Formats: sequence, structure tokens, C-alpha cells
Amino acid sequence: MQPENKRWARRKEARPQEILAAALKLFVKKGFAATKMADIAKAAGVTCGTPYVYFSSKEEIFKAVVRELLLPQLARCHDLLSNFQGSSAELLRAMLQTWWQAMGESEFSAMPKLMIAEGSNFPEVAKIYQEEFVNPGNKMLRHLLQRGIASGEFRLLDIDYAIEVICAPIVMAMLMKHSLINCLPDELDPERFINTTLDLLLNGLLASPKDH
Amino acid sequence: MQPENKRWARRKEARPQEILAAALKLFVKKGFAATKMADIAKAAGVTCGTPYVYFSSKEEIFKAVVRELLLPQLARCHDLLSNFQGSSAELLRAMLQTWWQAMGESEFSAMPKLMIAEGSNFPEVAKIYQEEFVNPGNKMLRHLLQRGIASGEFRLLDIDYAIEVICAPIVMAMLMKHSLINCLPDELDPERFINTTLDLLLNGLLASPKDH
Amino acid sequence: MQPENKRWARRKEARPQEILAAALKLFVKKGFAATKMADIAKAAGVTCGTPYVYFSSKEEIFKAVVRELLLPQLARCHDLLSNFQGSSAELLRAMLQTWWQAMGESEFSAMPKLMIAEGSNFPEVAKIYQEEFVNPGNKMLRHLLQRGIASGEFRLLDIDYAIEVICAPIVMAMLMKHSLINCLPDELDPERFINTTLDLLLNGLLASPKDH
Amino acid sequence: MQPENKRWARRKEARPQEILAAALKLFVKKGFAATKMADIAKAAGVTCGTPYVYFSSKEEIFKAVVRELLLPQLARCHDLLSNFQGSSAELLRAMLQTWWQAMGESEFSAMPKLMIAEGSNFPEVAKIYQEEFVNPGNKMLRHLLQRGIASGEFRLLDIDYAIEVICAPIVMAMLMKHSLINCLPDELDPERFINTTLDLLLNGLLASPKDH
DNA sequence: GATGAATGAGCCTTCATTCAT
DNA sequence: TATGAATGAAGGCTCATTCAT
Repeated sequence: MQPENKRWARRKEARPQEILAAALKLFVKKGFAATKMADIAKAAGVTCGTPYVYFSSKEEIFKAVVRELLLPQLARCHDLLSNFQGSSAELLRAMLQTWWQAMGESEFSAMPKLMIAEGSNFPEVAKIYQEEFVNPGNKMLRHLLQRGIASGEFRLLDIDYAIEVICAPIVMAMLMKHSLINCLPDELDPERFINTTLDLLLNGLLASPKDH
Repeated sequence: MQPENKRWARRKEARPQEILAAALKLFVKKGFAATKMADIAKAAGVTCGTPYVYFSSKEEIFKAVVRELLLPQLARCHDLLSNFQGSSAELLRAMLQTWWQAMGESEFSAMPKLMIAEGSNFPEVAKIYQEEFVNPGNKMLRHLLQRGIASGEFRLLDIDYAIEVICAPIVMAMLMKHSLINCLPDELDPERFINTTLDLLLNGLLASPKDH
Repeated sequence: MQPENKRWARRKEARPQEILAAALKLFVKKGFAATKMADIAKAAGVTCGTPYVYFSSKEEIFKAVVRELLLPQLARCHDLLSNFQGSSAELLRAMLQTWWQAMGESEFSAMPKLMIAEGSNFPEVAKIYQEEFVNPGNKMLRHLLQRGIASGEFRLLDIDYAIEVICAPIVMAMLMKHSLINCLPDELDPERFINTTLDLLLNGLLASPKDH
Repeated sequence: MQPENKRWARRKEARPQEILAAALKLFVKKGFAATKMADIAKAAGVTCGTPYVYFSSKEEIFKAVVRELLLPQLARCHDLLSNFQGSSAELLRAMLQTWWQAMGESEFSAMPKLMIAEGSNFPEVAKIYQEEFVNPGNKMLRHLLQRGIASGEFRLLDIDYAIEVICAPIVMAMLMKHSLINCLPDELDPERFINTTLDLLLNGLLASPKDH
């Protein structure tokens, strides 16, 4: 008595997540405007009317993608880091690694692209992303830097701007995963990438002892 | 007999550039799909049929924007840097500053957003951007790093990945200029931003003398 | 074992009537096309699939509304009038009053609107209405007029057309109850309305004694 | 050089009126909801996008039909009657005849049906119709009755309600022209109809001299 | 070259209807 | 009998593109 006829399968619980997952994939690949509702439906294994059973419009699907799929990832990051013991440099390494694992290596790596591409057309979505994802993330990084500076481990920096310099490589790596644009000569090797990022951020380019 | 009097006889040469400039502004603000041909025309001061006199389709306008408007900027960068005399650190500073002035502070700051957002829908455009803009830019940076390493000024680094780490902050700054997303608490102060970027990239976070 | 406990076992007999009553209310308020099956179901206290247990389509519900709800009203009129004793003028008054009470003051006052609005899209329904409601009603009025003429109480009139002149005010009153259109400066006062109608129809506008 | 190819004919001036005329015909025949934009377009000899060059939505077409096609008819009536010399009974006859000629015998005879059928779904349209057509028409009739009463030609009546009784037959005749519903046994003969209406309204049903 | 009315394919969304439960 | 998730055809509307002027 397996549902031979998949067409009328009733899967009320699973459908919304399947639709959101399909939508995320397509939004990421083609952008919001170029993604057809019919394609989302097909990718989710339903027909074109079904998404409207669960979401009132394409834009609502977009919002739900952010809220339901992306925001939970931040909590994961937060949990992993909140109890960290060790040097600030080690904490930074742990943070970048966790971030990459939680986002960079999952389909959520596509969210930055999506927000950059479509945010200005959907201010509500951009606001959710900014306030519930970017700001909390920045806050975590700010604490980390302040912790390092307070302990004397880190130099005194222009923290506001340093945050961006530190975030930028990992965000760019995510963006490149989802464009045809690539700064790297080959496939991204995450370990090399994070090692190099940390090496540069912690020690800088200069070979000689610093003088300034 | 004055051709000036005939409204449609004037400036046959200037039209394409006006259309491309209008298109760039709108693509940047709203994305490719959300930009209507009629809006491009209006912004260029012509009517909706005129763009088709010069370009065969919306996509061709996109390509032309990249080729006609973006690529020349790279040449500017290249010229400025090719004859540089001085330390590699100073060269890096000059490069970031030139890059920011040529792109970050102009409307071309929007190109990265546009390419990230729409590149996968327009592989031809992405290819042009990759091969004629990104790759040459990376090559310049690679030379800079190799020059610094060869002279002993820079440490031995994983150059391929270091390139991305160095580019990322400035590209991210451009992206943020054109989204509602912002990692910075206030308006970007270019001087502070470039100083912090260079400080971090050259000296690293760590307070203690390096040992390796 | 109490069938009351099973929510879907209760009142198999009452369902169709509840659905038709709900449908009538909604058809009247919004028209046939603008009434959604789901709304009919909800108004009838069932879910969207239930109407299809009893009716094969929305149009069949429409037909049933006419047959089940409207036609019985005519019988009521007929019964009340068939045994009337008195002058023809009194009979006309009784007829208009009965008609208004049976239809004008009930929700059936909406049927004329519905038939005028949707009749041409549903010829079958229009035919039922015409043959089983309008024609019998006209016949009653024709008998009344013939009775009055035969007795010398009424003048000799073009009966076919007089029927319509006599019907028109009361039908219009029903139509106005269900539109945003209103010829009256205030709410309809049924007594004033029927008195004026009868006064005009019986005595005419002219002040002087008739001569013909 | 006649436009052999009708498809690209540019007829900016005529198009809107053609579209409205086509829309009126179809709205009348099928109702607003059942009329497809594509059908309006086809009936107007254009393709489905053209109506949107001139009207922003289907509802705007509806409004324009009322404003552009219906309201001018009222002016026609008004002009014909404003200079009338003669008895009030003759004026009433002239008014009904003019009304029937201007509306009843034209396609505008369909407007009452349309307003009754769709008015409640489009309050804005209903308001225009009520305020700019029904009210002015009623006002004209009120003046006529007051004129007749003041001169002693008409009896003292409940004017508000008499207006409706007088209007009703002619409005009903228009409604019947556009439904499958008919109170008359044969095709409407306008002359017989207006004669009977006037005869009844002026003299009443009763054969005996009035006493009151 | 320039115009802008006209085109028509395509997409989001609705909703009457179906059917597994 | 009743449910309500799922279906899919259809319609309003958009907009890139065309072409007579």
C-alpha cells in the first residue's frame, strides 16, 4: 500500500520544508526574479498550485527561506562559540571554521549571494537578514576582538572596520561558490583557505618585526 | 538645415554611451531582471524603441556595459601601478587606494554586485568579466606579492589564497555600497577602511613579535 | 455508538439545505462568479470538499438554489391568493403585499438580481426560473387583471404590457435591496412603498376625472 | 499604401473608444467577471496587450465605460427635456420616450443590468453611477412631478416613492432586454409598452371616477 | 535615426475540482 | 460521510521586442 501514485500524496508536514529547500536552491542559482514558481513546485515534487497552499506569494517564500533556513544556522554558530575556552587566536580559528562548516559547506552558503543580489528589491527581507543575522554575527566577532585586545593578545585596532576585514574573505568565498566568478585558480580547498586567512589576519604580510 | 533642430538627428555618437550609463545605474540599483528597457530608455532621455537601434537585446546591453564601461577601469589601474617605485607595502597601499578610487568611489563599484547577482544567468557576460577583469586583476596582485616575497619584504605565503584574502575586503565594501546589507555601523569612511585593511593585512592581529 | 460523536456522520439530511442556504446568501452578495466554493463550504460549516458530496458542481448548486429555495416561495404566494374573496383592487393589494412579504422581505429578494446578473451565463438556470417562476407568476397576475376587467372594476388594458408595469416596481425594489444602487433617498419603507405603488397603479397621476 | 497589414495599425485616437465599446458589449452579455481581457481585445480588433496601453486594469475599463459611454447619454436626455413646453403629462410622455430612445434602444440599455449585477463588487463604479447618473435622473423626474402637482395637473403624491414606480417599468424593460428572463410573451414593442405605461401611470387601473 | 503604439509569449496567482485518507 | 491537501487549467497583467510612421 505504498503510495504508488505519488501525485496525490498528502504530506502536510514535510511540504513546506521541501518547498523552501527547492526555492533556496533555485533562488541561489538563478536569482529571485528568474525563478519561476512552477520551477520551485517541480523541484519540490509538487504541482504549481501547491506552494500557494503553504505560502501566499513568491515573496513570502523568500522571507520564509531566510527565517526558516538561514537564521537557525546562526544559532548553531552561537552555541558552538559561546563556551569556548582558549586563546583569542584559537577562538578566531574556531569561529571561522565553524562558520565555514555551518554555512560555507552547506547550501546556506548561498544566502549572502541572494541577499546581495535581491536585498534592495525586498527591503523587508533585507531587514530581517541585517538585523537577525548580520548584526548578531558582527556582535560575536566584536566580542572576540575586544576579548583579545583586553588580554593583550591582539593589537589595538579600529574594531568596526577590522570586523569587516575579517569577515570579508569567508563571505567572498561563499559568494564565489555561487557565481561563475572565481578568484581562485582551482576549486576552493577549505583548509588551505582558512589557514591562509588566519595566517594573514593574525600575522600579516610583513616578514620583519613590526615597526610603526 | 541645422541638424540640431531635428530632435532625432542629434548626437548619434553619444547615444550608445548614454544608454549604457543609464543601464548601468539601473542594473545596479534594481538588478538585471527588474530593470525595464523602458526605464533604461527614459533614464537615457530617449523613448523605448531607441535602445534597439544600438543594441539588439537587453542582454547585449548588459554585455556592452561590462565591455565598454568596466574594462576600461582596469586599464586605469594597470597604468597607475605599472611604473610604481617603492616598497611592496607601499605598492599594496597604492594599489588598494587606486582600486578604490577607480571603482569603489565610482558607479563601477556596482559591477561586483551585478556580476555576482546575474552572472550565472548570463554565462557569456560572466566569462568576459572573469577573463578580462578578474584574472588580469589577480595577476597584478600576484606580481605584487611575488615582488614582495622575492625582496624579503613579505613572508612566504600561499599566494593563490592570499590574493583572495587581500581582495575580499575591498570587494565586500563595494558590494555593501549597493545592498541594504551593511556590516559597518555607519557610512563607510574610505580612509579609515583602507588604513585598517592595510594595517591588518600587513601586520596582523597579534600584538607580540612574530616568530616563525 | 452515538452517531453524534462522529463529526462527519451527523445530519446527512440537513447538509444540502445548509449548503444551498449558504450559497444563496453568497451568490446574492457577490454574484455567482465571485463566490468561491470554499466560502460556501465555510458558510455552511463544512470543509471545501463536502459540497461535492451533494452537488456535482458549482452550477448544480446554482440550479438547486433556484429549484429548492425559490420555487417553493411561489407556491406560498399561490396558496395565499387562490381563495381570495373581495374586489380586484383589494386582491391586487393583497397580492403585492404577499409577494413582498414572501420574497421582498426574505433573502429570496435576491433572486431577481441573481437571475438578471447571471442568467445569460447559465441558460438552464434561466430557463427554470422563467418557466417555473416568472411565467406562473405572470399567469396569476393576468387572471387577476382579467377578473377585474370582466367585472367592470378595471379599465380595458393592454394586459400583456400592463403585467410588466405592475410587476416592475416591486421587482425593482428587490433589486435595489441588493445593489449599491438606490433610487430612494432613504431606506425603503415597505408600507409607504406599496401604498404609493397601489395608489398610482389604481388611480393614476391625473387629478381630473378621467374621460376616454 | 492602405494598411494591408492591420496587425500593426497605429490608431491611437480611435483605440480607446473601440476598446470601451467592445468591453461594454461583453460586460453586458457575460458580466464583468466572465469577460476576459483577451476577449475584449479580440472584439476590439487588437491583441491582448493593447488594452493595457490605454487602461491600467480591467476595473479601470469598467469605470471608463460608465464615464465615457453612459454619462453622456444623460446629458442627451437633459438637453431634450430642458426646453419642453406643454402639459406635464405630455412632458412625462416625452421623457419616457426620450429615455427609451437614448438608452433603451441603444447598447446603453445594458448599463442597468451591469450595475445591478456588478455594482456591489465595484463600489467605486457603483458610486459614479449612482451620483452621476441615477441621482440627476431622479432629480429631473422629481421636477417634472412637482411641476405637475403645482399646476394642479397631477394629484398630490408621495413623490419619493412615485419616482421609483414611474422609473421601474422602463428600467425593467432594459433589464429584460439583456437577460434570458422575460415577462412579456413576445418581443417588446416599444410603442405599445410606453403607451401602456403612460396609460396606467396617468389614469390608473380603475374604471370609475376617483374619489378621495 | 527616432518614435511609441502594438504585439504576444510568459508568469504569478486563483480556485473549482479531485481523491487518498 | 467528511476531510483538506493537492491538482492544473485559466486569466490578469507585464514587458522585451517589433515596426509603421
